[in-house]
Amino acid sequence: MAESYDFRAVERKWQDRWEREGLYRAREDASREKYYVLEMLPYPSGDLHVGHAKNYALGDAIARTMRMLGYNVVHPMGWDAFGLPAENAAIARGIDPATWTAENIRNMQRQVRLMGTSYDWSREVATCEPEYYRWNQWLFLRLYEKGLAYKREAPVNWCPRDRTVLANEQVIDGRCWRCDSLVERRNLSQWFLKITDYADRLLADLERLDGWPERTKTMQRNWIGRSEGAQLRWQIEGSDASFETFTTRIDTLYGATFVVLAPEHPAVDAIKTIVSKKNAAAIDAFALSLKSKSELERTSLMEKEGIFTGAYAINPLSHEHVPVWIANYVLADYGTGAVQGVPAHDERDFEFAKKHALPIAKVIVPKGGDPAEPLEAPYTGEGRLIASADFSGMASERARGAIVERLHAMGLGRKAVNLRLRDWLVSRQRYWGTPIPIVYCERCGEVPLTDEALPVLLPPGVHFTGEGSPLAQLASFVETSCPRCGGAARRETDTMDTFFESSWYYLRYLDAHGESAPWRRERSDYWMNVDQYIGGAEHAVLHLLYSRFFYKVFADSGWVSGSDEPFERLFHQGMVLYNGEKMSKSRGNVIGIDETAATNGVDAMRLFLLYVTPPEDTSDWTDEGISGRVRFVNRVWRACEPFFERAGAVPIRELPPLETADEKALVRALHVALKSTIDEATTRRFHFNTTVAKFDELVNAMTAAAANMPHSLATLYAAHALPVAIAPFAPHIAEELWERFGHATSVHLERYIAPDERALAVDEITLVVQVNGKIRARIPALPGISEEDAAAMALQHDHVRAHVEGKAIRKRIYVQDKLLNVVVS
RNA sequence: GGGGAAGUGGCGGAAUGGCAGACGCAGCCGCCUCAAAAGCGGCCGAGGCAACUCAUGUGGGUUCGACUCCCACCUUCCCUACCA
Repeated sequence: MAESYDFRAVERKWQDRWEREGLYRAREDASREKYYVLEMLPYPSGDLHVGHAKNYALGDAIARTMRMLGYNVVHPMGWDAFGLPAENAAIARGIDPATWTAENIRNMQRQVRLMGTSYDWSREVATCEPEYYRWNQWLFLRLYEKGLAYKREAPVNWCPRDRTVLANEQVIDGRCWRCDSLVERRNLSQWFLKITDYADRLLADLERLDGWPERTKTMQRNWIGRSEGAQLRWQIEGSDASFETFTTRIDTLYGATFVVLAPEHPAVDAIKTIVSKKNAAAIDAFALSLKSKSELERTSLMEKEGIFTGAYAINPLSHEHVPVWIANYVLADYGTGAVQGVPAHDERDFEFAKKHALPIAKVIVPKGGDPAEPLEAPYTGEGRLIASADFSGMASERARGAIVERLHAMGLGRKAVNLRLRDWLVSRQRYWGTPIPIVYCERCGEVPLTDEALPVLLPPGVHFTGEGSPLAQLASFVETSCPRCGGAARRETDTMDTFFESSWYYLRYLDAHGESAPWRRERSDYWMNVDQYIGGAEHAVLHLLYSRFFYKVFADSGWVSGSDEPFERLFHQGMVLYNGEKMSKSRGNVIGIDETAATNGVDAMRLFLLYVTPPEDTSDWTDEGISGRVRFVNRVWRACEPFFERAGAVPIRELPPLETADEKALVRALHVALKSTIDEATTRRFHFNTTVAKFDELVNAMTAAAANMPHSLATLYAAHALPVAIAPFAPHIAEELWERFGHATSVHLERYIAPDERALAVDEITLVVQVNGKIRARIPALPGISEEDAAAMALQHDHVRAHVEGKAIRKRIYVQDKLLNVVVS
């Protein structure tokens, strides 16, 4: 009696053996073409669910296919191990963050192995290990030397719950990206990385990233937010003080009827000294009312609130005196923190002017019709200028150039480029991160540590109260000596944003245990770039922008050669729902790796995740759906089982004799599946859902063959070839079948079987015959049939004749072996 | 407000200019069985006895031919937003 397939024992057996034999270890080999496939490094949060599994099933299928196609594949894995959850666990439950993190890593690593993934574990890194973060510190010092890391006081985002500052990229809708608290603005002295120096290149080089999704590139473009315009200086009437405005529409300057400053603008202090006590008090009250408001409340207020300061500013060209306002909608840290108000030509200015009864009808760029008519709505388009002194008559475009030129000659303005992108705030007032390698000396001030002093280790024995920066409270850490003068000094107690670590980890994988440098050039020269990067779209402006920035710095420094972009091709996988709902611990509907591996098996899980949708789409995990793949795995076993003793002798690198139609169809189904695997992997479409469907058809054919032609060489051939064909998707059953067929070496060391044109060819085609584009007949024919023969056959067909007879044939369209269209009238 | 993606059977989806609905799930029928499960085989968009007709969100267009390309609209999802 046949034994049934015991997936638990088989999966266990092969995972252990692969591990023992180091089957997936990658080594540099200049004679072979390399392929670097990488999935975004995970945060060790505790447990893997099928959402993670989808990502790894996809990456692993790609890695295994490319390996079997002969590429030297590197497929590493590691842990983004610093970060707040570990520290919050420490506060809540008194567990050492290092212990908590190590336990999670151990568990998740076990689960990743349980998936039967082909990672090279000799390259594993955890970013919280000193051997990793010392290079973080090393890189920080290099950035510091280049002037790309600097400390300055600035208004920053402060999360009151997490008690730390956040980068702009980590504030979502005015809320903390981790805990959802409303973010406050605080003036603090903080460390920044000068990503704005690279804004132009980060923007321009997006054009070259052909292998990136368009939407991701668009998001980066919008995030960088480069706009070209002009900056000009306004003198405040009755004061020495002045301020600058930025505008993209300098052509409408003659239409300015007011100007607006941000309440925090430095010029507001000067204004308070020249206006009445009453006005000054009102300014203070208005500023205070905003200060107590969160960023979200302030920016999502659709009402434009503002007050007149009592002061006037002088339009540098028209010399008109216009009132100076302060308002909530002008942001201190965008542009110059001051704007010109041109109600006739700007939606927002129009709305503000209407609300506060400011003059509106100052049309500079008429839309057409009578410019004297009262304005219903602002005209924001371009046109020919009026009422603009000697610029009148010019088109908007030309006027912008001419006006900037005039202002420049007067020393009051210039062309300017404004960015939305801010420098990257990288310091955090938390413990579980890389200490910043800087000390503060009473005599020398801010002093970087020397390379020999690295790593600055995170001290153990810290007391977590949730109050204040933990490192700052530890005197033994803080008190040190100055590397320059030897005098007393205090250490920087901030740690780095964890995005610092993840901006270069893909390089550390290539030299994971190197002790002389973060990575050696000869390693990166061989392996970089990442050929295929796979991860969620939520990192579009965080990790993916920071990594590009770092890599450009590395390229400029000569630490890597070739391209200055790290990720050749990028793929965003979709998320996984359960019965149409988002999985979450609170809902209690999380499908964990452990439970599904135990009940369904890992091969079935991997197949299902690839099969249910194209990988970029959202997939829905259902119990019925997974049971379909469990059935499939069992059918694969049953289709091969009768041939364990016999199939191993039939060669799989040459076609068997194909005598009957069934034999041809069976072998063809195999080669169609082989071709699909290779096509999806190498065209980088990764729609393995269609590939798995081809395997369904193959196994259907094999099931019939096992019953109807158990002695055919074609049947034995297909059975013997199946484990090789399916190895990238169901690695365990593939390996077990391969062994049962009598092989002593791993199926995963086999070359993939090349699809054979003779096997793919068909003996008979169905010729579709259309008359005027409507299908009138389907005629069986021989492949390669000529147009003349096809037409002759078609016209013999009753249905075709009925539609053609008595009409003139105007045209014939013939698609070889597919279709004939007869056009009549 | 701006940007992006997508709309195909009961469901997930396939077809990217040439036979719409591959493959799976669910459902129905049969075989096997004392019976059930499993397994195996068959049916499975709508209308029609049928030959056939209709059908890929809506309306137009391009084409011999459109799920596929173009334009407009509707709907859904995602991202982003007082950006000067």
